[in-house]
Amino acid sequence: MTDSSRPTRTHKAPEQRRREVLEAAAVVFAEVGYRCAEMDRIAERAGAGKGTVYRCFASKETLFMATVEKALEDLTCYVNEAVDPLEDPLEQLRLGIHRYLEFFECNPETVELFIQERAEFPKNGKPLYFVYQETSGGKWRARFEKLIEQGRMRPDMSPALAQEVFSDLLYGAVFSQLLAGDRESRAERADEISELLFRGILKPES
Amino acid sequence: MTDSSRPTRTHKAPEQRRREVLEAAAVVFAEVGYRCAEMDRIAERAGAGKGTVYRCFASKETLFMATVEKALEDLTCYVNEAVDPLEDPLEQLRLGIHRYLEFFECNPETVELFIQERAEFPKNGKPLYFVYQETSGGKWRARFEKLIEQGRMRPDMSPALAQEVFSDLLYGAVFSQLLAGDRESRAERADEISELLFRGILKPES
DNA sequence: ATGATTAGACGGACTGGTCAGTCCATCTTC
DNA sequence: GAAGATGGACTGACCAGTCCGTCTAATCAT
Repeated sequence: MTDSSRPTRTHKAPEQRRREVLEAAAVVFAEVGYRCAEMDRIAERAGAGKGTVYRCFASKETLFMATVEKALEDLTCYVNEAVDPLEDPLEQLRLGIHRYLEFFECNPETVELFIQERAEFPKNGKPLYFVYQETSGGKWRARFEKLIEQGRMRPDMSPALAQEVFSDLLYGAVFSQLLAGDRESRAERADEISELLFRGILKPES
Repeated sequence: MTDSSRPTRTHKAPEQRRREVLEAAAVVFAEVGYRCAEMDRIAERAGAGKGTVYRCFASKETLFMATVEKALEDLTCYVNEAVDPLEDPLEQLRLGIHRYLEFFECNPETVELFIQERAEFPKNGKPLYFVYQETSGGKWRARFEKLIEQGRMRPDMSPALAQEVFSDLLYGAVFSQLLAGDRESRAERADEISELLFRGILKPES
């Protein structure tokens, strides 16, 4: 028996173990997808045994959902911490778009997790992404309404529809960018995208 | 042995068999996802034995990709047959949006197939949806360029970006509608969505 | 028209490999 | 020395793909 054959065991604080496993899981799930992600591999990457992983998370599914939830918290936080302090709703929209696109460009593996969630658990009801979206939906809706009150937005335009179009576009953009693979950065063109949504593609009526 | 225990065997034309298997596969794949779709179940639904299924398609993956390709052909056809005859590029855009949304509303299982494709075969390179999109991309780009030539579209707006925004939005809308589950029909509001993209949400500059 | 013959279509029992989750001997830490 | 954390060998379920005995139907001989 050489030293190398004796793995070093260490007792760690439960929260730290949990964090390490979660981190390893996020990487492996994003890399090879839910099905092909072997618990052995996650354990190995986390520097732990399989038994340890199962003491932190009851099942593969539980572990996976925890990684998705973590990613959503990070996203929400990244957008809100920049947007909430602003006053002007139009600027909030513009920056919100920018931040959202930027987040996914910095964390492309997050998109992978969202795809995996829906693909593997269609029976779980609404994917967590949409649960979170619903939570913050009201706040965004209010911003559109404020624009109308201020007389800056066309009153014939429904705030609800506008909000949906904005969020659909962002969702689609993020997926397209990752999946189509060969497109240029959307985040860098966030302002042009905002401009399109604010003013449209056509010349103002003559 | 009663009659019911003796399954009726019939020799069918290879193309018909293929079609029947493909149809059964589309249903089962969309219903339970790629992984959980058992070849036995697809065979049963197609009214055939597993051996027969494997004579039509070399592997589960081959069969699955064939169902995705079929769905994409149907989509492309549904949009183009309505749009191509039109002359006015703006009307082409408007109707294209409508048709696209309508197709997915009538065939929601198609979305499921696209999700599954990407989730299960991230290593296959670009998902077929984006391969198809690239094929028809040029045609749409040309329509935006024509709008500029005609002096109807803002010349500072890049046709390439406009095209991407349109397709990202549609992609996102279709996914959101299916996955969020509780939203009203997007297809019915296609004209409002077009209006938003054409004119923007803001009042024309005073 | 009718029966004999046979290529090859057909179905489904079976096999082999793959992992999620369990379990316990071992090691750490107090 | 005891409590309980740890890791990894092991088990049982699952299912894609194979393989072969059975059955269909087309062809041909009469």
